Amino acid sequence: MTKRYWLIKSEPEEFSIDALAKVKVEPWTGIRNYQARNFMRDGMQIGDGILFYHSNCPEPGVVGIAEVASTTFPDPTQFDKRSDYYDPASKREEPRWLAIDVRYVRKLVRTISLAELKDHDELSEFTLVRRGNRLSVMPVTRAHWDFIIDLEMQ
DNA sequence: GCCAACGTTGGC
DNA sequence: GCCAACGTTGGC
Repeated sequence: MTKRYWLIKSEPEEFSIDALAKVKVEPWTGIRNYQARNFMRDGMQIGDGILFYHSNCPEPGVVGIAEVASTTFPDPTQFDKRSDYYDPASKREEPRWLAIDVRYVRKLVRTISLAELKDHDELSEFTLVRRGNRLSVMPVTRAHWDFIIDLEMQ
């Protein structure tokens, strides 16, 4: 099975790369977008690479590397009335929302900012930098993955 | 805090 | 099924 690559967004005030480094494995819950869910369900395989992206913060950008640590399972927060992610329309027999486990791999030696990513023509087709993109889980091509990782040491 | 871009909801 | 209204995301 060929390894695939992904990018997931997280608001560092909610859950940062440092928080992931501390817990090592985190259930990635609260995804409430069908396209993002389908990427997790139909695309993600254990061991796939993940670019960990900080959004909604002073310097949005890629800050670390993680990996897919489980296949999808029903997101428990959809059934939790006290959760912000509670979905009264979702039934236990037929869960609408799914989660995966994300495992920490390493922090990048520096943040590769969104502004920097936008500067490179090689990444012009990358979903993240396309106008209007709001996906919190998206696929990354091998070529884009390699290019971004190479930027780290420049 | 503003607001563009999108997704979702619900009336019809 | 259409589409206006509304809510959310997330950069700036």
